[in-house]
Amino acid sequence: MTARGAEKPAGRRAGTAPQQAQPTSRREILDVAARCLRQRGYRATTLRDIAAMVGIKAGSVYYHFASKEEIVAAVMNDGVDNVFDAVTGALAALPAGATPRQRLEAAISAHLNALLAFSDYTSAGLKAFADAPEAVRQSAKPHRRRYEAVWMTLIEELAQAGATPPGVSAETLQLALLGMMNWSPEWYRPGRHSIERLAREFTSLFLRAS
Amino acid sequence: MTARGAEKPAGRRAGTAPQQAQPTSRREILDVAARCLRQRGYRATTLRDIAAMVGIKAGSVYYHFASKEEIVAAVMNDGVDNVFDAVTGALAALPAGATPRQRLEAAISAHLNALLAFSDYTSAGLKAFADAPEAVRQSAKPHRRRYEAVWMTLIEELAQAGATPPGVSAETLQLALLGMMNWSPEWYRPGRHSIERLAREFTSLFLRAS
DNA sequence: GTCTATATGAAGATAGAC
DNA sequence: GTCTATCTTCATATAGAC
Repeated sequence: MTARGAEKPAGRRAGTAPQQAQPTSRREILDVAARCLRQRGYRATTLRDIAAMVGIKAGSVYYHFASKEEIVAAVMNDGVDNVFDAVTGALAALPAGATPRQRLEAAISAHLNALLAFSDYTSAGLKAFADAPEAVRQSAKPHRRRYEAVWMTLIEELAQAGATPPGVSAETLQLALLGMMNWSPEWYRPGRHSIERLAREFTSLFLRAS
Repeated sequence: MTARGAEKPAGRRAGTAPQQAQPTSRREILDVAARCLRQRGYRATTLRDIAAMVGIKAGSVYYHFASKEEIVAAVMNDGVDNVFDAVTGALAALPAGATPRQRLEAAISAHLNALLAFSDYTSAGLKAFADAPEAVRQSAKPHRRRYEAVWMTLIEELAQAGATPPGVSAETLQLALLGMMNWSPEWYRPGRHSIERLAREFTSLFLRAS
């Protein structure tokens, strides 16, 4: 899995020079598309916009991709794989004897960071999914299922350790937790909220007093 | 505040008769627009679609409304006022000595019912808000603030009664709770989930063992 | 690889007849 | 109140020159 993220394309254009000479890469187009999709959603993101931001004309995009749907599907799927890597990586990096609280907080923190700070791809995928054509949504399904399984496994592990609140099913726990996090782009403001603090507080909600 | 909801327009067209004779009302157009906006979002909802579903031609819509934005703003604002009425009504209907759990569960239940079952307006407003033009979003602000204040008040009341989990600020509590609920249209399926059960389980997450 | 030019099809909105 | 007809704009996508 290669690098995917919110980083700007390599500094090909020196300073403010508006013209370019180097050829455009697929990744460069995807980076710009992810940023657009995140900000504006599926319908409001146009190939003209993307092309202009990359420094080429709209027609030239079709040298790299067969359709808008192909671009959106690539962004969405990279986005899900992105959080998947972030969350599984964070869990794997914990010491063997980590507490339920440490594991849940690490996973929540990784998810929030991908969504709110690191990856235009991840937030673009969330925002564009509902409006994307059926074919795009279908192609995203396996990626999403794989990611959801990570959370289901984690929650069941916590439940078996007796760490989750009583009277709430694992399924509801998962839906509530992901919903709480996935809605956060609607209200999160970088200067106003601290991701680490949010992760800590969100974690408290899903563990019985510990 | 007049009736607003997901009810189909009055049975003007007998049975399956495709044609109509009676004049179209503003409310009828808004009902159809709300349904469209809920299903397809702002950009994918066209005046042509709305007109066709109401039984008139696209141009005729402009007899009733000055623009698409005016329609969307009306739907969104009615939608917020809708949940506001539902939640404040549910709280007011409780007996004086209701417990924190009863009050929170009543509010959550009212919100979920508006969002998932009763009101196309409410869910349309949530779905279309992010993509709507700035002018529409601005007009929604006072309605949204008034509604959010209801939750802030309720949560602070619960916090003072010592019913909320320790170590989580009232602001985070509110953002987490509304996010959890507002994301539910993404996964809720009428046959598969029970709104009353969800309300009960969601409530448990936000109250310390009681 | 990128360009220009263009085909094709909507969309929102308006004018004026009925 | 609703229609038809149309203006204008902007979208995805294609063809072929450079």
